[in-house]
This record gives sequence, C-alpha cells and structure tokens, in this order.
Amino acid sequence: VYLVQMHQKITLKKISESLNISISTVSRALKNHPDIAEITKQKVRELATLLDYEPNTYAINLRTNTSNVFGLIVPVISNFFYHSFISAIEEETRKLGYSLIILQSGEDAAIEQENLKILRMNRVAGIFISITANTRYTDSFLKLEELGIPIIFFDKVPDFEAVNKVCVADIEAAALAANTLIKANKKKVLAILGNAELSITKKRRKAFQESFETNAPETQLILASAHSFEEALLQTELAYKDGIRPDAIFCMSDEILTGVMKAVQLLKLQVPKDVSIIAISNGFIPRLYEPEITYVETSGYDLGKLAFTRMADFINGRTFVQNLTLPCRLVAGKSI
Amino acid sequence: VYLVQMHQKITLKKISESLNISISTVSRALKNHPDIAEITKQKVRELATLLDYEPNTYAINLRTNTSNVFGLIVPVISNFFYHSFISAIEEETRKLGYSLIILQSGEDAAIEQENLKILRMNRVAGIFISITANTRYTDSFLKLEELGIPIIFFDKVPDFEAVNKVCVADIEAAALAANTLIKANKKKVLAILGNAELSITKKRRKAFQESFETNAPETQLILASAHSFEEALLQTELAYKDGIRPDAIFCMSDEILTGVMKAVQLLKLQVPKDVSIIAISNGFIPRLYEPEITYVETSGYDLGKLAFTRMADFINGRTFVQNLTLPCRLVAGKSI
DNA sequence: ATGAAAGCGCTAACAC
DNA sequence: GTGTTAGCGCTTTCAT
Repeated sequence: VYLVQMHQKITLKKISESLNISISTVSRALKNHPDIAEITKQKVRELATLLDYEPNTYAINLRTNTSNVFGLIVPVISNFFYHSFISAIEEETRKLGYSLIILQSGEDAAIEQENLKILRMNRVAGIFISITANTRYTDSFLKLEELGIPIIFFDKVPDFEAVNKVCVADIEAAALAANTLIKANKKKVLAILGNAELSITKKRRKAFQESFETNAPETQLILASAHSFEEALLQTELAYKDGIRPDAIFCMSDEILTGVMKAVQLLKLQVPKDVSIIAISNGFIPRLYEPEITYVETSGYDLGKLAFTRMADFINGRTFVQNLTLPCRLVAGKSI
Repeated sequence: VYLVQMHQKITLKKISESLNISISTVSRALKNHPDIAEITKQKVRELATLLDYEPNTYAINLRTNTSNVFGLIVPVISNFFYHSFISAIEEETRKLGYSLIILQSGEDAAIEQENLKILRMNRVAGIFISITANTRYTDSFLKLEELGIPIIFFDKVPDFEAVNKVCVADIEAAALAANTLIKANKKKVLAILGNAELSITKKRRKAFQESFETNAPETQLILASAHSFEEALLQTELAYKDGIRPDAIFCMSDEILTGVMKAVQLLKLQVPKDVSIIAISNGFIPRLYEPEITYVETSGYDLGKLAFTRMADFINGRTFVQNLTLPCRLVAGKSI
C-alpha cells in the first residue's frame, strides 16, 4: 500500500493496483460477494475505508441502466399540502439511499412537459406527479411508461383510469364536512371551491352538494370559486356585500381558508357566533386562528408515505395499476 | 432508414448504423460541430428528431466527469422562507437545463452529513446549503472543496470566514425594525428570537439591542427565545401572565409571528391599540392578519436569485470567496 | 469532412 | 476464489 495523493479520485482500479488483485475481485469484495475469501474482503474493505473510496454513481447507472434518483413534480412547492407530501417522500427516499429531484410546473402544462423530459433524461427510477389544471394525458406519459419508468399520480390526478393514483379521500372528506355542518343545523352555507377544471374540485363539490341534497335538502347552498388567497377573500366579501350572510362557510383548501379568514377579520365577524367555518386542510393553518378552525384533515405527509409505498411495490415488480385512497378524519376546533 | 421498433432506446450507435456513418460523426453533427458537412448534419438531425433521440445523461457525465444537477440542503422544506428560496433556485436551474436535488436535514447535523455524502456521490455541479444549529465546518465540506464542488452557504451560514455566503441583511433588518419601533415611541418592547446558537439570531439580536441602546436607551427591552410556533405562543402568554404587558412585540421570523399572533388572539388584544407588532418576514404571513402586520421584508426568492448568480459566477471560473448581502425594506402594515 | 480507437468507472458472464 | 473480457453510451484525440 503506497500513499495515495490527496484530492485524487479513488476508483476500483486504484485499489486493485495497490493490492495487486483484479478490479472485479475488488468490486465483488466490496459487495460482500460469497465467492470472495474473507481475508481478501478484509484487505479490500480496509483500504477502501482508508482511501475513502466512493463508487461513481454515473458509472453504475450507465452500466446497470438503473438509477437511484426519484423525480417529483408539483404545480408549486409553496403550498402547505405539498410541503408535507414532499417531506414524507424525501424521508423515505433517503432511507432507501436514493435521492429526489424536485421540479415545479408553476401551473403551466408546457413547463410540466419540460420537467417530465428532464426526469426522463435523468432516467429516474420513478416519478411522483401532481398535475396542473391543463395537463392532458399525452405522449410524454406514454413514453415514460414505455421506458418502464413508474409514475404515481397524487392529489391532482388525471381523470384517465388506467394509471396509478394516490389521493386523499376527496369524496369522504367533502361529505364529512357537509354532514358536520348539517348536524350543526346550518341552513345557509357558502362553499368556496378551487379550480373547477380539476378532478379534485369536481369530486369535492359533487360530494358536498349531494350530502346536502340527501340529508338536508332544505339548506341554501351558495357555491363560489376561488383560485387564490385574494379571490377567496373577495368571494367572501362579495357574499356579505350581496347581503347573503351565510351561517357557515366551507373552505375546500388551506389557501381558501386563509382568504376567508382574512375576510372574516375585515368584516369583524365573530366565529362561530356570526358565522361557522369548516375546511379541508393539511392541519397547520387552522391552528393559527382563535378559535381554532374545525377541519377535515387530509394529511400530505401520510399521502406521501402511501405514495412511496406504492412506488416501492411497483419497483418490486407489482406493476399492476392501482388506485389508492387515504382516509380522512374530522379534527374539531371551536369554529362551529 | 428502416423502421425502428418502438420502445427501444435510441443511441448514437443506432443512428449511425441507420445512416451508415460513424458514431463520432453523429455525435459531432448533433453538437453542430463546424467540421461536419451541412448535408450530413441535416440528415442526422432529421433522423434524431424522428426517432426522438435523447442523449444518455449518465454516459455523458461519466465521460466528461461533469453533471447537470445542483444540490440543495435545508433544515426543513416546510418553511415559508425556504420555499421561496427553493423556487428561485429551481427556476434558474431549469433555465440552465440543469436539475435540482433537494434534501432536508431536519435540524440534525448527522443527517446533514449524510445528505452531503449523497450529493457528493451524485457528483453534483454545486451545492446550496443552509446549515443546522449544530453544524461544524468539518471534513465533509473540505472534501467537497477538494473535489472542486462549489458550496454556497445561504441564510443560516457558518461563522467561519473563508466560504461563500449569501445572506439577507440581518443587521440592517433588525436595526430597521428597532428604529421603526423607536420612531413610534415604544417604551416596553418584547423581542422574541429564534435559536440562540445560530449566527442569524446572534446578529439580529445584537443589532436590535444596539439600536435601542444607541437611539433610545430608556426603552425597556425584554428578550425571549422561541424555537417553534408553540414556544412563541407560550412566551407571549408568559409575558402577559407576568404582568409585563409590552407595548410592542418584535418577531424575528414568520414562525415566531404566527405564535405571537395566536397569543394575541387568545389574549384578545387589539392590534395596534393594545400592542404593536413588527416582524422580519418573507412577506406572506403578515398579510393573513387584519390589520396587516408591519414587517421588514427579507425575500427568500430574491436571496435565491442572488445565490444562483454567485453559483453561476463560480462555475464560470470566478472562484474567489465572496460574502453577499441582500438588502431589506420596510413594508408598512397597520400594526404599529 | 469523416472514421477508428481509447477510455470514463463499473458490472457480470464466463473462464480457469 | 480470482481473473479476463466485453460493454453500458458517450466524447475526443489522432489519423486519414
């Protein structure tokens, strides 16, 4: 063993030369291959540790035609729900010794396509994606399938059937919110929903409406749509300017909740005396307010864990299409 | 040109065989090398487009010993400031045709080391990192330097001098907040600060205190420390239970602001009648409240852009150590 | 203007 | 139990 100059990249070749054995023996020793003599393994491992050997990921990937990187695409990172989803994925990813490439599509289907291409070119081991409102199930997805790259759609998923989807229980969540309001005997409910193009919005609206039609058809239901904090604020103010004065407001998401609560503060409404609030939420935002907001929890973190399980399954050969749903639960605040 | 079977990976070799020219010619043609005849380039490009050729990143990286991936490590993704930083980096990264590996250290120095190793093994082109409170400037960083991988520290940076740092103007921000309170004639100020181990906290506390000592030494200053939403809430409640009743509260971060505002709501304090609030913030949280909170803006997004500029510089050969600071500004709400 | 050939660092089938 | 060899897909030097 001669001294190896610092700063130099250590390869299997260098180790093999120092030890006067072949490259393949070194490779096998490091992988703890049963064929290799224990004493050889020892020598190799020692030197590898001493020299601080680190395998060249690119060479391995090229050779084995695999990779240890997952890809993830979301419309925006800056979203309470996606944070926790990403955190979960990132945790699991690291446990597996993989890493994670995160990309944002900015609600732009063209950028989303670009991002898919980046992931394809990086030959990622799998993709997690929450699509934009304008995404169509196009060639890009098919091409990935052809390459054998598994795609798990989550949260905002295509209507298309034959793909892997992992969603929160949208229908149950909206129904649970509706029935909570019904039980509290609310008669005039303002429901503020997100982008009507998204299947997530369609599902939640449908379930919310049907719950009332079935269980409390006499309730007056006012539907509004808001794509942002500002619009949710505006819609709430409008409802009051128009003299509607609902006795409860349903917020489909955290973003909408923040807008509604800003309006509630501006209008100096007392919660729950003047108006009740209920939301579907990831859990952080409702706790910022006093009284705390009652919400149906749909955990991004839990969804991330579920999505990863599906991905791991897929990679281990269970490649059939599956449609998983994460259960939800009511977290009682004092806003009703 | 014969029909190529679908689903098959297209390589330079396949194109060269179809066209009966050598691999190197195809490679050069695709790179628009001046030596290659225009007609050859045309043919090659046409077929490459037709077959939807995509170069194998791993082969390129292995051959050229470069990569088109940046790495980013933060204590937690779920943080308003880091979101916007990451968004900026992610945008620039994509513009360059690079991608971004994002890792969380969860405020754990050991995981941070692991993450650095992952990035090293992925031979990333550069690293952006905001360190944990317990990070020491160790071998890991030196090893990266030796490998020629540039590191840009941002936001939470080591005290150590000879590294690239990009920070918000902590001192100016805290001084600006202090002087705003002094101008408003506040006499009893509760300052809630983050983790005292971090240089960011030290700088902000020092500047805040010194501003008062210099410009309004008669002011009563109460310092408290909070590492989370809950602790900020608790510290504020404590101050009131102890009968301190400050006329202004300074919040060093968004997280602290959310805790303080929860306490304000619980204690049924009127802002700014009963108490004034000022924060150092990324800009989103202060707008959730009514009245909107006055804050000193330190934009994560702008910091990201600045950090990326530094990285691009570095990669283009300007490798000298630099210490950049992002200016801040006061955004007036109605909370003072 | 094009081709041949070497090699980046690694794995794995096949020898012995 | 260890070595030899071929090759993953690409770039690049050197020849022609």
